[in-house]
Amino acid sequence: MSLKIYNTLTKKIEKFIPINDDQVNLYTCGPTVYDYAHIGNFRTFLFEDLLKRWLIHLGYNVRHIMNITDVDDKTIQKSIQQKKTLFFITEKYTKAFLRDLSWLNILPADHFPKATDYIDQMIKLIKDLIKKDMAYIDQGGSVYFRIKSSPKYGLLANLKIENHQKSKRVLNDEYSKESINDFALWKAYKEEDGDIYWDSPWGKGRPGWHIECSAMSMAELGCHFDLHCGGVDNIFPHHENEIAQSEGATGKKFVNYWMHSEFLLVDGGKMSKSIGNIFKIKELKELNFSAESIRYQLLSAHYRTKVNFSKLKKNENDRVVQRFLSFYNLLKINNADLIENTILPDEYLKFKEKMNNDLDAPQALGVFFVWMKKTTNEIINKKISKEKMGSAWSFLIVFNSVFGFIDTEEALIPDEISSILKMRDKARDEKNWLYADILRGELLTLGWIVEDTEQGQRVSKKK
RNA sequence: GGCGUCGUACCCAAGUGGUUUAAGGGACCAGUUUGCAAAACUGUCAUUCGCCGGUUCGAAUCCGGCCGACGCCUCCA
Repeated sequence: MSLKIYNTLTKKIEKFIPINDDQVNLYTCGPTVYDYAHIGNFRTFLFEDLLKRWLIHLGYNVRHIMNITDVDDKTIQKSIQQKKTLFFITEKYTKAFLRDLSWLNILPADHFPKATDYIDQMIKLIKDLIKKDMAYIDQGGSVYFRIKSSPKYGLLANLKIENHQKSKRVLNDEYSKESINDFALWKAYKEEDGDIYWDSPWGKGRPGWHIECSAMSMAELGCHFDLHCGGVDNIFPHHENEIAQSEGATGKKFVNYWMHSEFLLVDGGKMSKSIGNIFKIKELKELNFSAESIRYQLLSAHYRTKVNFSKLKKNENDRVVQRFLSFYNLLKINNADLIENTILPDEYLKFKEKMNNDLDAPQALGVFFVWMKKTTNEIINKKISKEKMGSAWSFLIVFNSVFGFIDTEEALIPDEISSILKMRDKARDEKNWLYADILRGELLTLGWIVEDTEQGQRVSKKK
């Protein structure tokens, strides 16, 4: 019972076999730091998080690299527009990105290399490609990759370059390239670039976007590694070009498995600035979305299907997250966490089977819901053994280590709140229901929800 | 023009030709519980899978056609 994943390269579900035993080298395309990342970006990052967490659960030792693209057309444009240095812009958005990742409870990569720290490696790669006649320098000092030299080009994206529709933009771009499909490895300095340039054997300029990922991934993970992920829109041209230039330069196979997550739609359509449906984490926080609720909404669909994000789904997701939390609390109240039992219930095997089948989260969640309901029933009817209680706790912990739907951190109760709680407890003892209800209302206006349980009052922060 | 995806209940969403007379979640409604709530639990909720044909003993699943939605085809996760 081992992990099987869909490989974009072969278009098949394949058994996942790492190059070195239990070591998995994973590269995920990170953000271009010219703006705050939006919910669509995070769909991909959450998929990658689920993959990584599942690999870790299976016992693999995962080395995860996520790059930060801190020099490209958009970052330069932004820095000129805002009259700030490139570094100022990229630092600002890199920090914001890392904050958002952490808020969403996405496990951080082992390393977040910045493109500008790997210019030497990029130059080296380009030199190798020129030496092999797979790249050429134009009159302006830009370097292009010669697609003709890469017979396998188009395999990942399943595209034949002869069939490319010639868009206006492409034609405009076609200044001194041998073929319109050739892509830039190095872009010669232009007036507009201001003081943003690096020296190279071909004159000053800056790297193309695709070579950045090749250089960083190979520098950190070696020329040949296990997994490379991104969104479907990265398949072409970005990943196709990475393969061409990396395999061209090294003469070796670049990556064994390519995985891509589908797009996120917002209210049934593509995100676009004109519709104004691009949500940033900050805005979602203002709408009172919790990280768990967003995780559930984006992870409960299979990663290779389009998932629809909607503000209207918030209540539904909050409710599900609440159910998980209630179950967690139910087990805790029954001291399940104190029972030493690491044996997992039979349902775990089914859950594992589903997850091992190309991360079939919807099916796995179905299994979990059925088990959760059954177990809750057994607990409230007191028909559960101590061993089973312990194994329920173990399964729940495994589940949460993979999905992260339960916020296990107890909110700190301020003194003001706990003194109201004490008063309410007294009122309830005296059966002064009117006063108890007034206090409950008061707590709610202060943002705390109080519930009366068999074990007494339980407060939680309103989300 | 080329390549590809999808259409399953009020909504979301699994379904890998026969242990599926279609998982799971949400909403609704009814009930249990509760001082009242909340939460939780129980029950109800698609004879049917966009439409029409075909293959098969058997199709949501395979094939063909049609209708509808969508993605990629040079820098957007």
